[in-house]
Amino acid sequence: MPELPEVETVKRGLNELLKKHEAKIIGLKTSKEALRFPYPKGLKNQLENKKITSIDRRAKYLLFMIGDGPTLVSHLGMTGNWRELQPGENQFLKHDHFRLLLESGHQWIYNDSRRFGFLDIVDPVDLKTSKWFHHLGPEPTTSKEFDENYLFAKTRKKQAPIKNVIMDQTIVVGVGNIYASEALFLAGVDPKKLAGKVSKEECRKIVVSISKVLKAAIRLGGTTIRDFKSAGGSEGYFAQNLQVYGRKGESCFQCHTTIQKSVLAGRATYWCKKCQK
DNA sequence: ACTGGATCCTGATCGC
DNA sequence: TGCGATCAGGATCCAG
Repeated sequence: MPELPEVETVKRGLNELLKKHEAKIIGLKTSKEALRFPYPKGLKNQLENKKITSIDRRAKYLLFMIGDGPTLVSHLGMTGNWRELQPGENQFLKHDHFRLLLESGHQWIYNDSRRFGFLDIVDPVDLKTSKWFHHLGPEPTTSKEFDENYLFAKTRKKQAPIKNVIMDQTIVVGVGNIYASEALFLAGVDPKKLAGKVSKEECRKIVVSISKVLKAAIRLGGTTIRDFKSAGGSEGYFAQNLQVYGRKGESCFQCHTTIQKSVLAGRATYWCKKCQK
C-alpha cells in the first residue's frame, strides 16, 4: 500500500487529530499474532501514561514522538494503516492488531491484513543510527543531498535496471513500485535501462521527476488503488493522475502509444516505449 | 560484490 | 457461478 506520499498522508492525518485532542496513552492492546516481527518487549511499560507530542516521518516509517521519551516506530508494510475511533465507538475490523487507548476516550488502531508491517520502540537519541534508519538514503523531497550529481555517482558501475535502483532505499528513500514507474515516465527514461548507462542529464530529470511526482501525490492525499485511506478516513486522489502504472494496453496520454508492462525484479513495471528511451 | 528470486501473509481479481 | 492460479503499494534473506 504505502509509499512515501501515503505514509506522509497518514502522518498528516494523525497530526490533524492531535490538534483536536491530546493523545495521552492510558493503555494498549496487541493481537496474539506477531506482525512481521514480534511486538517489542516492554511496549506497555514504555508507552503507558506517555503523551504523543507529534508524528514524524522518515522514509516510509512513521515516528510517534513522545517528548524526550521513547519513539514508537511504525512501518506499514504493504497493507498497514492507522485510523481513529471516537470515544465509545467499537467498530473493530478484522486484522486490527494494535490499539492505543487514549485518555480522551479515542483509540488509534493499527490494521494490517498481511502483517508485513511492524512496530518498534527506539530511543530518539539513537534514531539515526538505529537498525531501521542507519542505512537509509536521503529524502527525495526535502534533502539537498539528493541531486543529479548524487544519483549519477550512485548509479555508476551498476548493472541493475534504473527502476530497481531508485526503489533501493539505501540510494533514495520513499520511492516504491507505483512512483518508480511514474517518475521514470515523467523523466522520459526507460525503466529497463541499466543504471550505469543513465546519463548525467537523465539523472537530473529523474531526480526532478521523483520529487515532482511525490509532491504532487502528497498534495492529493496519496494513491488509493484498493484500500488506502488517510488516518482521517479519506481516500487518496492521485490514482487519477497516474500516467502509466496499471495502464497496460491503454493509450499513452502523451503520444497514444500502447502502454507496456513487464516484470523487473519481481515487480510489475509500466512504461511507454515511445516516450521513454 | 551484485542481482534477482523466494519469502513472509491475506484478500481481491483473473481466467478457464 | 466456481475454483484454483495469480497478483498486490515492502523489504529482507539467500543462492548463484
